[in-house]
Amino acid sequence: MSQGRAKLAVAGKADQADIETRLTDGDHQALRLWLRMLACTNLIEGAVRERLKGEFAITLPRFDLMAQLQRSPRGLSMGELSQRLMVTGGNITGIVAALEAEGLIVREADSADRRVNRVRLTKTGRTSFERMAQAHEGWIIDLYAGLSAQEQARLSELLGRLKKHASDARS
Amino acid sequence: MSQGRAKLAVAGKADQADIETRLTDGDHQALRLWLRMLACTNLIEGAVRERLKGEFAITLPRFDLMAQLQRSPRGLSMGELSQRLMVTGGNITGIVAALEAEGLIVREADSADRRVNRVRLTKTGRTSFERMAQAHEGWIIDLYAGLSAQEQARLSELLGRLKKHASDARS
DNA sequence: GGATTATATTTTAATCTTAAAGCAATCGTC
DNA sequence: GACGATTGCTTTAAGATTAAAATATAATCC
Repeated sequence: MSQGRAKLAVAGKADQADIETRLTDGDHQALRLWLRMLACTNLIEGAVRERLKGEFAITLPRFDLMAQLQRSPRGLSMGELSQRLMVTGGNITGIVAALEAEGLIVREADSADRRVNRVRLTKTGRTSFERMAQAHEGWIIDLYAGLSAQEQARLSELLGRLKKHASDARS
Repeated sequence: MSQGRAKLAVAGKADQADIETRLTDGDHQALRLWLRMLACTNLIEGAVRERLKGEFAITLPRFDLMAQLQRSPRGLSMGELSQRLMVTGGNITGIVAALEAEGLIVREADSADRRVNRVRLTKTGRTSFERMAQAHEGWIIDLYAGLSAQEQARLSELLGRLKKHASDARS
């Protein structure tokens, strides 16, 4: 992966000095890879966040939560949302409260287990989400368009293996 | 990657229902890939954050900032830190303040431009960081050990191209 | 030189995030 | 049924993050 860290004083205009460009030759391959992966994810996530806010006045966490609900028309409990969004429970409490206040979701007690709060999209929420999701998918497709379908598949496969291993290694 | 979303009620014990398992067949390849990438990054980031906190009582953002400083012994301005960590300036202000309060870094006015705050590690900070960095690199190597060196190189290359394209696409 | 513009940083308000502690309801076992 | 453990959720405190406004300094342009 071409280290080519040009020393030229000019350095063009962009001068994109991100986390990655600061790596030392001594750094291990895995560390370099990790920093690149992080930079990549942050870049895409930032773009998505920015556009969601600009075009739909919604935050990424709220969008993500709505996405989970749309995929489960029967509704989800707070705990299921926590698992699927991979965040802690306390976090879900706040996001659900915000979305409920906006009328995009409703929260109702489970009849069988009174500890459980079941959450689902309102009609407004579903309509609203569908519009956003379409735009969102377009952005992602564009952002990934630098890789062919085959390369995307390869990337997905490598990440799948990485995820599996790291998940196991996390004890 | 086998969509195999088993409908069995048993589902084993782990039941690891993360963001990825909820994908619908209709979702586009790029969207699936993005969610997998995000899950992967969050997984590793979470592991690192947890261990930094557990073993060294430091947060990931503070560690990252110190890492940048170590790579620039001459010090960095707030703006340079902002660029390299890919976060907004206001954020840097807070993290620098915290690290300064802990005596790990110092902030001094630039003699040539009084707007500029130049930040660098203290001796304590450098010593402390070196110890943490060593452990950190070990964790990363372990977390990525599921992929061979060759696969890591391939992954890095694909991510590099993705990063390049997405970076351009972000306008 | 003085006005304007640009740059570097901080502040502010809003949101998100986590870990840990607390509360409420249920389950398991006797 | 009653006790203890577990589960589901919320609250709290600390920190991170952003965008936007504010502040201070520097550079540019007549």
